[in-house]
This record gives sequence, structure tokens and C-alpha cells, in this order.
Amino acid sequence: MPTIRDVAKQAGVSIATVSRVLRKHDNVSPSTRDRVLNAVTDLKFTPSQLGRSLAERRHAANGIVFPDLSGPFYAEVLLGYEEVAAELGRSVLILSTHGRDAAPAMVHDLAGRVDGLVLFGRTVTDEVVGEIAARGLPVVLLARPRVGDVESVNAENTASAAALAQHLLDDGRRSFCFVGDPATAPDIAERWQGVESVVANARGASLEQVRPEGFGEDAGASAAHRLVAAGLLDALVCANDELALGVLTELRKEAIDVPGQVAVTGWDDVMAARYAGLTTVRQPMRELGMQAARHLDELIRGEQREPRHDVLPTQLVVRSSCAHHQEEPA
Amino acid sequence: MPTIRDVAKQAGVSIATVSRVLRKHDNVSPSTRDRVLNAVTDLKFTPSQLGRSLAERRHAANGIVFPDLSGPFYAEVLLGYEEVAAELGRSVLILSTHGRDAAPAMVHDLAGRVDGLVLFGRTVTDEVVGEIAARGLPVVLLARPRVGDVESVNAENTASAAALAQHLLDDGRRSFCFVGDPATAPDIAERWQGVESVVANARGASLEQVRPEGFGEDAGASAAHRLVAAGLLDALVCANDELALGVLTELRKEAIDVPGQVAVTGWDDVMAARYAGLTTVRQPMRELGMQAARHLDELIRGEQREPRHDVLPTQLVVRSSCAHHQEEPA
DNA sequence: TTGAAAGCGGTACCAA
DNA sequence: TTGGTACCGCTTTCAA
Repeated sequence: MPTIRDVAKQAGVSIATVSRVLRKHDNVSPSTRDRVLNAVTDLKFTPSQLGRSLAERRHAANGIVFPDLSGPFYAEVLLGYEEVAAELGRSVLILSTHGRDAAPAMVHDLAGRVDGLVLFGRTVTDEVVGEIAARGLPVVLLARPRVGDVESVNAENTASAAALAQHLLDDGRRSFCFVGDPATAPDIAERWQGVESVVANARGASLEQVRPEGFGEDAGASAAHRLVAAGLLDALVCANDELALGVLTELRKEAIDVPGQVAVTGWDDVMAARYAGLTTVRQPMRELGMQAARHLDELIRGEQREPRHDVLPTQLVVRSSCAHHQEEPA
Repeated sequence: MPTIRDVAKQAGVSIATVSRVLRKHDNVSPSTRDRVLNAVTDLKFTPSQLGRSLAERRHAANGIVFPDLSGPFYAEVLLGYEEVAAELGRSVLILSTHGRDAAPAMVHDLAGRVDGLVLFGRTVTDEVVGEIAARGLPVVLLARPRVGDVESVNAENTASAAALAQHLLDDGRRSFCFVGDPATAPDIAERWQGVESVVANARGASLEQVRPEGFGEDAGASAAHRLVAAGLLDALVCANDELALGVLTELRKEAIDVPGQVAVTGWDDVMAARYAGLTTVRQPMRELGMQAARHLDELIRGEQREPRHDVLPTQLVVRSSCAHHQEEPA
């Protein structure tokens, strides 16, 4: 790989001049500029971002940390994030912690490679968030409650969950079961609270909770299996769409009528939800990512005074998995 | 942010010693080591990845370039890629070109930040691939035919497409229409060829082609709308699942029976395909990403002699969108 | 308009 | 076991 010195030698100028040409300073004579550009082309020179970043004391890159990359939800968020970051001229580093023990170290390492970081959901402890922020690195939390003065972007959960529960009550459901573990992710805790707040105040209504092992379709299916065995079947409020889809699949396998015998709901409105006729709550996934990217950029550029805590609206989407109301499968 | 010199001063040693302690060299006396470690803790020192990388002449990071990040396909590939890269101790930079004019520049820039690059599908021209490779940067092509000696990882397309077409023929379909533009992506061209090779040799069979504007559900829906108007309805072989799902949605809207009147097939086997009962071809998406990551790592470490060109197997998945055979929706 | 040189924050070789 | 120091590749004063 050629360096700036190779170019300088080839063009018969100093490295300072090469740098000026590359950085598009105007105080370079046209003929010199041409010679330099020719040398650059000749040698197929691309400046090392490393050297450049070190000298400029900035990375021109920012990172985003996910708990996991599987499932349609994270992909959409990332899509929005990358789009905005690219427009702002920043490279994007991604990291998926997978609940690994090494997660804090990985995040710290990542922190050393970027000008700012988006931390998604339950990727690291509040303590680690604090450490990163204390290092002076701009941080935006995504789908995670505030930690001190760190900025955050969230989708509304509690109120929509309450609306969802109310909808099910209005449809005559009384025996609720929440499929999801509030301890595993902050949004899920909020959804649980929203459902609880409504069901607790409804006469004759009951609320159970079952904790699947994971967030995927398999976890949903095995949870459904247990629920069938336990006879807990009236309204199954799942923490996300993938769980709900797994539940639907299992119920169909066991020949249980949805929504006749039991209503099933999800959360996120992933693509498959439309085709499965799943009632769910739509989150503005791309917008979450985009907004986080914008806020982070403002923080990095020091344009931000007061920390913001955005809460983006969500929307109940009623489909056939949930009683009498329906909607065209878009 | 403290630097290694701050730590050295605080501990009363030279920066060389600090470096030794940090790099876990053994030739440091315990007492000196302790003093250094205390200073590190005191100052909350984290070594700059920039300085380190510059000195080590390696980024400990590699990049992956997508044409686009939307849709379930890319997400799965990325998931596999990130997982392996993380295990190998490399950070992951992602870039989505979106067919922008600036794509070559963006990729070149990215090339200056990584030790190796995975280029996915039609992100940049063969010429740019050649330039990057000529710079001595390890490159692996993903879902893209070989370019010179550059390594590649692909999923099998042509044979599976032929098998798919044969299956439709066996079911009595004769009037084929391929929904997709072979010019937009190399895999799609191969799928088209596979279908063509079979249909061309079948007596009484015909093959049309319709090019949607894009790869998403909307594009599929409007293509279907045109097809209905044109009466081109017997077997619709779509270039990917999202197009096919859009087609299905539109056909349902127009009250056209699937598979009674028309068979519809996709490609990829995304999650929604299962719930829509879509016949499709399953690609090992995660494995594609994982394999690319592994190969890239071997190239970077110089362990590779002959360039490899992997072709991972795909699998026909017959569901209800396609006549008499069916499969449980998994 | 150009060049020399001092960093940026580390690593690692060579002496002491 | 330690310290001095020459890089790594680039940016940016300061002088010429």
C-alpha cells in the first residue's frame, strides 16, 4: 500500500503539499496539483484513515451496539441508522453482544474506535453506560430507559400495551396471559406494565405471565405448548411478533382455533405479521434508528445543550388473530 | 482522555513499560506492574485504538458492503457475518451503497479503514473490485460471480431455479412468467437462466419476463397488477420472496385463486414466506455471511493459497402457493 | 506557493 | 527489568 510519502516522491513535492491537495486546500498551484493527482492515480493511493484520524483526532465513525442481530426488528433499526450515518459522512461499526460475558470489554473496545455510540436495549449494564459516558464519548440510548443524563430514543410502550389490552377486553377476553419475560428487556417490562395496569382494573379479568426461553418462534411455540397443557387460553399477549408467530404456529398444530378459542397478539409489526394476520403494535423501527443517528451526530458536533429523551409513537394494528375486527393484510 | 504518557508519568515509568504491562509482556517486575495498573485505573485510561492500530499496522476490523440493507435477506447474512467476525476479534464496519453514484468512493474510503472487505452482490463495478484487490486488500465477493482471482462465496442458483421450473412443469404449468430483472443482480440473472434452460426445452411451454421497479413487496404488487391486466397468469416465478409476497397480496386483492388459477414462487425463504405459504428456494443466508467472514479472515492472516469459490447448496421448499404438493408451515 | 518539522497515541527494537 | 527512541501515516502550523 502506497503512503503519502510515495505520492510525494513520485510527484516531486513534499508530503505537506500532497496533503493539501487531498484536503482540497486552495493554496496549491494548478500545475503542482495536477502532478500530485497524477501520482495519486498512478499509485492508486488512498489515504490511510488511521493516520488521518490520529492526526485529526476524530474517527469519522460511530458505532451501534445491539443485544442481538437476529430478527426483523433490529435489521430495520440498523437500516435507518446506517442510512442517516452514511449521509452524515460517518462510517458505521456494529456490534452484537449476544449477552456474552465479554460484552462490556467489547463495548469499551468499540468505544475506542468511534466518535459516538448508540447503545441498544439491554446490551450492557447501566454502570458500563456510565463509564462510557464518563469517558466523554457521546452516547445515545435506544429502546432503553434513561440512564442519568444520557440521551435516549424510545418507542412508546406502556400506553400502547394498555390500549392493546383494552381492545382485548372490549372483545370479551378476560383471562390474559403475557408471553414474555419483563426482566429480559426494558421495553418488554413496559409492555407488561401497560397490560397489567388495564387488566388489574377490569372486573373479572385475570393476568398470568409465562416466560419463554428467548424471543424467537421456537420459544413462542414451546410456550404455547405449555399453555395449552395448562389450559391457559383466552388472550395471549406476546412480547414480540416472533414469539406470537411461534404461538400461532403451535396453536394451529394443536388444532386450536384462533381467534375463536384464543386471541393472540404480538409487537413490532414485522413483515410476517401481515401474512399471518397477527394483531400487533407497529413500531417505527427505521425512524428509531434514524433518530438515534441524528441525535448522536448532534452530540458529536457539540450542537446539543440539554439531553433529549424522545419517545416515538406506536400504533395498534388489529388483524384476524384477534377476534371480530379485521384489517386487510396490506 | 489520558494517553499512555500520562500513565507513564503518574506511575513514574517510561511509556515503553506501560505498553509492556498493557500488552501483557512478562518481563515486567510485579511492583512496577502494580504501579502501572494503579495509574491506569486512577486515570481511567483506555488505550487509543487509533494509536495502537497505526503502530501495529492493522485495523483489527473488516468491512462488509451491501447494495441495500432492507429486507430480511441482508439482515440474516449480516448476522452470520458479524457473529464470526466478533469471534475472531474483529470489529465490523458496514456500508450500504444504495446504488449511489458515490458508491465507489465510499467503498474506497471504507477500504482504508479495514484489513479486509466483503463485497456483496452488485455494489460496485468489477473495475472497482479490481482496484481494491490491486491495492492488496483482501476481498471476498458474496453473492456475486467471480472477478479475476478474487475469492467468492455464493449460493447455488441456476440448478435450483431449474428444479423449481421443473416442479412447476410437473404440476402442469406451461405459461411461465419470470418476475424480476436479471440485469439488476447476478443471482437473479442465474435464476433466470435456470428457469429458461428448463422451460425452453419443455414442449408447449412459454416464458415471459416482467421487470419490477425494485425488489420489494410494492414492486411485486404492481407487477402483478400489470400481469393480471395482460392475462399472463399461470406460473409466476419471482426473483425473491418479497416480490412474490407482493404478488400474492395483489392477486388476493384481485380475487385470483392461488394456486388454483396461478402458481407463485419466491426465493430466499424469509420468515414471512412460511406464513404466506409461499413456495420458494431456501438459501443458507447466515452461512453465506459466516463463510465469507471465515474466508476473509484466512486471507487477512495470509493462510490462504489458492482463491476459493464456494457455492453453498440451496433447497426447494414447496408450499401451498404452488399447486397440489404442500408442506406444513414449519 | 511550498517545505520542514512537530505532533497524534501507541508498539517494539536496542541498549543500558 | 527498564528506558530511550525510531517509527506507523497523516495534518497542520511556521518559515522560507
